[in-house]
Order: sequence, then structure tokens, then C-alpha cells
Amino acid sequence: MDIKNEQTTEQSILEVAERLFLEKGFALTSTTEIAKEVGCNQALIHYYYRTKDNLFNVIFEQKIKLFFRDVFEMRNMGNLNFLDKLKLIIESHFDLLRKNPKLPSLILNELSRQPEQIKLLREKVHEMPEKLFGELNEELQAEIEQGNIRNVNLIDLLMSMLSLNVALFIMLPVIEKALQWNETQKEFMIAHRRSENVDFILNSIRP
Amino acid sequence: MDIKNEQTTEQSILEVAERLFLEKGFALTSTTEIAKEVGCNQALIHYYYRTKDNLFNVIFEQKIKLFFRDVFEMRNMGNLNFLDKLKLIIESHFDLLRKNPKLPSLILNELSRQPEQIKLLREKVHEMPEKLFGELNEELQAEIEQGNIRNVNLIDLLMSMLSLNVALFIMLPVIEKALQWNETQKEFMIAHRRSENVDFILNSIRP
DNA sequence: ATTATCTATAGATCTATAGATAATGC
DNA sequence: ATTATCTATAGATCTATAGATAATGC
Repeated sequence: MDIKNEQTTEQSILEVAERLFLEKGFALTSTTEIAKEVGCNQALIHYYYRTKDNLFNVIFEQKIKLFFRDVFEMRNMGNLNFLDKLKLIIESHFDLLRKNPKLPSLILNELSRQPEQIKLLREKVHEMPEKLFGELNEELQAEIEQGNIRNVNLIDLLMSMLSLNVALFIMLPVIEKALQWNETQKEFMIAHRRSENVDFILNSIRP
Repeated sequence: MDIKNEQTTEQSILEVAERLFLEKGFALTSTTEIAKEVGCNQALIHYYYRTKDNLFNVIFEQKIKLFFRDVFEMRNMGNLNFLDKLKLIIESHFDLLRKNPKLPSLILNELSRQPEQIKLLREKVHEMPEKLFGELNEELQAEIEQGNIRNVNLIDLLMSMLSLNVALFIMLPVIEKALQWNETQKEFMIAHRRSENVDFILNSIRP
């Protein structure tokens, strides 16, 4: 076959490391363990990535970039009115988190270990406003003036969306075990909370 | 002086350990470090608490018990109507988290390391319904029937409250650094989000 | 005597590197 | 030749325990 279905070891290390870092965090994942799962010896990890810190940062930066690329991409919604647009944003944000359910914990935990990495986030967040934020805010103001929406601040609105969506996926592992849900129940609750978060926000901003 | 202002070393260990575990989590806190901050040698920690795991669990259980004791306590509000009561619950919950801002992260992180400890949470959560939940739910249903509140599920309502309040304190350390807030700005945002969360929820459940 | 504290150390990691050997690309 | 992989090991932790010494309560 021509198709390269052989992964290079270098890639395998990246994949295994990503999975383990997301599952258990930086501190509880050892290069020894990564090597064992990859099926190579532990020195090889340092051959490719020099240090454990460096390996982590490569993965971390890549994850953040991909995540924000997706955030910026959710915008094929030119002619929708504000409320429909908002609904779509909430749902896309939710779906993005669903695709990366462990990412928020990783960001929150590892940024307190490595405060320098916050720069990365700051840059990403600063790319946002001019593009998405500005026009969205204008539309929101227009709706408020027309009396279609109560007087609410866009930042507060987005903060509430972020909170509702992120909190679900951060708390889910614990809730799931505490209430002893099976996979079906869990999926059901995710779907339920997705529409609930949308309803909750849209209802809240009625005039 | 008669007053015992001398802490026993045993207590000091507990206090220092609590602070460090809350700051950095279980894995990144070593008994060596605890000992250094207490000002004793590392063996003493094992003399009093036998293992690091055990020390952690003592602190963890105590924290959870105190937290839930406070949760159950917030109920000197007999004759208030439902909306005022809800407002008070949201604010008390918020204030409780403000007093224990690192506790949610600790619970969420360490329960994935030690799934057995989830039992404790489950018990605490199960003590709740009969007392607080039952009557609150009746009042909610009454309000819905009277048309004062839109048709909403109490569990969903509480989940949204939990999400909005918990998410703020979990994300605050990162937001604070990413946006380079000083202490004043931070306090201002906390106060702002406190009232915002209340408004957000109360507005959302209007009929 | 009993309890509290210390010193010293075993044994288990874990990260990172040096240096040997095998595989691959010209 | 160059690149990929391995073995072996140094050096830094870290937890837990054994056993010595100091402090305290009768």
C-alpha cells in the first residue's frame, strides 16, 4: 500500500502524551509512563522533545491554537439576526467544549503551574475583539435600543455563556460518578444541558 | 497568660498542609515542603498522620464537611417568598465559594485521582433533598402554576446557579492574570459578577 | 513512662544525559 | 553518514520507617 498508515514514533509520543496529560495533568504523567504506552524506551522521548516541560508545551500550544482556530471559525452566519446568531454561538461553543472536554481543566490547572504560558492565552483573547466582538456588540446595542433585549453588557453575557458551558464539562466527571450515571444517561444529560443553557441565556436577556 | 496561643505542631501541620494542598494540589505538594513551612522535620508529619494520603484525606473530609454544614445552615429565611429566597440562596452560595475559592478545584482535581472519596460527596448530596430540596420544589411548582415563573426544572435551575458561581472562582486565577487585573479590579469584578449572576438567573425564570 | 522531635537512611520514583548499537538514505 | 533507538546510569526528588534523643507529665 502506498498510504502511510505507519505513524512515526515521534507522532505516537505526541499522541500518547496528549492523552495522558489531558487525563491526569502534567505532574502525574511521567515520561516513563508515556514511553511504556508508546512502546519505546524512555530516553527516546527526550531525544525528540528534549524535556518533559518542552513536550508539554508543544502539546499545550498546539491544543490552544486549534481550539481558538475553531472558535474563530464558527461564523458562517452573516445574515442571521442577533438572537439566532447568539443561539448559534452558544451551541458552537458548547460543541467545541464537548469535543475537548478535558481542555478547560488542563488550561486552568497548568496555567497556575506555568504562569508564563498565560501570554499565549492573552494573545489569543486579544485577537478576538476587533473581529467578532465589535460587530456583535453593535448588533446587541441596536437590539437593546429597539427594545428587543434588556439592557445587558456583552462581556457579561459571554461570561455567563462561558461559565454555563465550561462548568458542565469540568464538573461532569464528578457528577457522573457521584450520581452513578451510565454512558447513556451521561449523553442524555449533555444534550439536555446544551439546550438548557441556550434557553437559559435567551430567556434571561428578554426585555 | 492562660490563653493557649501556642499552636500544637500537629495543628500547624494541618494548617500548612491545607494551604499548600489547596494552592498546588496533592501531587505537587511534598511532605518535605510542608515540614519546611511548619518548621519541623519531615518525619514528624508521618508521626502524626502516618501517610501523605491520610493527611490529605483528613483535610479533605474536614473541608467538605464544613462546607456542607455551611450550605445546610443558610436557611433562616422561613417566610420569604420564592424569588427572595432564591436570591438569598444564590448569594449565600456565591459567598460560600468566595470564602473557599480553591475548594472547587481541589474537589474536581483530587476526586479524579481518588474516586473512592466520591462516596463522601454522594452522601452529603443525598442528605440534601428531603430537607431543602423538597419544600423548595413545592414552592417553585406553586409559582409556576400561578404564572409567576416560567416552566423550569429546579434541578436545572440549581445546576445553572452552581455553574455560574463555581465557574467564576475556578476561572478567576487565569482571567485575573490574563487580563492583568490588580486586587481592586479583581474585587470589583467579584462583586459585579455576584449581582450579575443573581440578575441573570432571576431574569431567566420570568414567565 | 510517655510523647514529641530529630537524624539517618532504605527504597522507589523520575528526569535527563552519555554513549553504544541498529536502521536508513545516499 | 545520518538518524533512530537502546542500555545504563547519575543525580534529584520524595515517602516512609527505624532508632536515637529530648521534652513532658506523673
